[in-house]
Amino acid sequence: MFSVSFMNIEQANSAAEDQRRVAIFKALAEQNRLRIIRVLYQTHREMTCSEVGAQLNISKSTVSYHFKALRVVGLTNTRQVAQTKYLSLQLATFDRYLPGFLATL
Amino acid sequence: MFSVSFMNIEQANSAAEDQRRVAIFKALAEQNRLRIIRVLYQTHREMTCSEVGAQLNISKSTVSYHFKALRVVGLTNTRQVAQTKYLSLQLATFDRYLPGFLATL
DNA sequence: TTCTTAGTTCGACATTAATCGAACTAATAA
DNA sequence: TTATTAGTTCGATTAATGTCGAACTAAGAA
Repeated sequence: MFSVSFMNIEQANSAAEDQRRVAIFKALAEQNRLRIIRVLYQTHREMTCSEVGAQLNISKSTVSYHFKALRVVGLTNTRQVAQTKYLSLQLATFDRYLPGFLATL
Repeated sequence: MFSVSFMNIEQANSAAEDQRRVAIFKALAEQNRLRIIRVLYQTHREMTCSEVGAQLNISKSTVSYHFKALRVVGLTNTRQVAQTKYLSLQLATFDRYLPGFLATL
């Protein structure tokens, strides 16, 4: 029966996993954050809030907001040197939830 | 200089492509739509609004809203038989923008 | 024709998200 | 010490999103 197979599938994927997927998609569903991800991937460079703010022409509070959005869902890492924070990609998260995605950028 | 490499990358990815990516992520960044995608993928079956509404326990107007959201960004196909519309995955879109994603479900 | 079934569209409402400036902390430089 | 630089947090505002029920269209059944 259809309802049976549907239930099995729902059970096989925990609600927690699903929430994680939705959170990751939400994080990527925004133009500026997507640009940040692409630059991090294509330049093989870390970035700071100041750099991003200057390039994307958005206020530093907004950049900080986007950096946090990417970090809390595990898409990026933060390395701090004094008061400067360097952002880089957390490749393990991409590999697990979006394998092959970065290469499409 | 950093700004130069950044600009080149921005140019290499058209604004249209980026908007498409954002639209696709937005479509997937919702619990019920993600469930619909998973069921379509794992059952290798088409689905109707009625079926989805019954299984996910949401109103038919909401189901219709989600079906449209998936269709307009090209994640799904619709095959109509009389007044019934059958939804299926448009695999080409996944292959191009999210290769490997479906297999993680 | 009348009734049912499958979806769509239209307000309306509540929730979330993006953005900014201002005020803040903390580290470094002058 | 004072000034500068890098980020964060806090309202506030505006825009977008998810949800529903009600009214609608269109196809088939009785």
